[in-house]
Amino acid sequence: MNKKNKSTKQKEMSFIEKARRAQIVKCAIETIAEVGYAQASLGQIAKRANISKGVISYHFANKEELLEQIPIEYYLAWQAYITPRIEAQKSPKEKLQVYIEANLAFIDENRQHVFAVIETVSNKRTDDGKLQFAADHDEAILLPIESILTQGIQEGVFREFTKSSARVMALTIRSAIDGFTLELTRNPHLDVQEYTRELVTIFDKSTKK
Amino acid sequence: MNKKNKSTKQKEMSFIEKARRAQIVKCAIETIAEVGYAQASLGQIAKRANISKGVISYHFANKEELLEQIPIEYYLAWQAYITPRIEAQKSPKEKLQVYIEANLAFIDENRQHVFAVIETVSNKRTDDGKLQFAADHDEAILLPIESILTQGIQEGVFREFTKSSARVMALTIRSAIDGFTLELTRNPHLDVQEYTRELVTIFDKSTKK
DNA sequence: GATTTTTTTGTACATTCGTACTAAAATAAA
DNA sequence: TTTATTTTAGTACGAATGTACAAAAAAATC
Repeated sequence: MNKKNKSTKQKEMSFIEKARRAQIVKCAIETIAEVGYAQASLGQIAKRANISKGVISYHFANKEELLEQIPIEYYLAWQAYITPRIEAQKSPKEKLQVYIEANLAFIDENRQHVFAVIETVSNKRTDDGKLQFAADHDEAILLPIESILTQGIQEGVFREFTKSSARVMALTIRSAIDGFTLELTRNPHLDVQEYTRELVTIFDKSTKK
Repeated sequence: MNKKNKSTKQKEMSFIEKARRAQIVKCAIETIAEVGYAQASLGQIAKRANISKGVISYHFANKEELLEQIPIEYYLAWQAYITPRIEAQKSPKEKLQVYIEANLAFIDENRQHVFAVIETVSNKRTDDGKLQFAADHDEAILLPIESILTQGIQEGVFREFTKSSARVMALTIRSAIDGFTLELTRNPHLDVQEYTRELVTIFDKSTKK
């Protein structure tokens, strides 16, 4: 089988192969979320899946291709969840509120996957030592916030921002959501509803005129 | 030499030994900041320090003892920098502003060390897979924010908070500062002054009545 | 100046990991 | 049923790493 085709022409993947790959990715997510990026070896992942290490090598070109799936799948699911919910709102204020609510709900419902993404994105590096995903990942995730802010500024419902102060605002909202995720790892019994309510309040107050 | 004494009775450390340890820690910080936690081997660190790998083993019981110094030293320097600046302010509003300003300035002036701390704290795990530093590190760093908030609430200059909504506020302020650090890794030419001004504005608006 | 202690170098070893590879097993095709 | 293909298990190998260790070098002490 041509490994290259696997990542590019997914139509050629059989049902059983997709299932195996999905199972392996799922176990990789669980393993990374539990023991961390550095300790998540192919052996560990195979063990959790009750398969031989060789099976992973058969279905994925290498460890890198496997780990890449984690943020890729997450981002697709995240976008599918968030985008329609924002678009269902008219006013920027409501959009911002829904953005926060939807993100926290999504994170809450996909804890392991989020933890694994954080581990992967913040550790996976290219050969020259630079973080591989950090840049595009964060920019892509920042975009919807920035467009909500832009809309709100234009409509005059948000206070005035310069281009770069709007960016700080967007980064801060994003950081607050990431901070929620980290707090969730430390305190799994967190009251998510209350946290959500308070975040919405904070950023409503900090964006309004 | 009794290695245990090194970490407990520092009085017995000679000048030359303290200098060596400081040099090695400095190189460990540089290495981790540059290539990341996972790639920062003792060999890499020794190479950067132009010493043999064995020297590190001689001055530190093991890799763990070396890596521990990074957050420990950072936290001490952070506290020495931040605390007096906050205490010099009277009102909670000014304290919060100075807290943000001082943190961003300190991070800006100690970029490599901060990056290394983030790498270490978010990767170093105990044998059972749990993050080693995350808990105490974050709690300790959260304390001053929470006490500023408490004071501001009591004095009536901040809006009303429940105990847990005040905690969300504190976590969000902390997350915003961490987010600034991450943005600094991605964009080293960031306008720190402007970022600082905007963060102060955001959290002034979100805490006031 | 001789001796002891401290410090450094360099090597060796055990372990872990990703990957390659072979043979067996399972499944599909004929 | 026989043959071909796909999938799996298990092993082996090279590379990298933390640690231990022995011998040399440097510094301190007498």
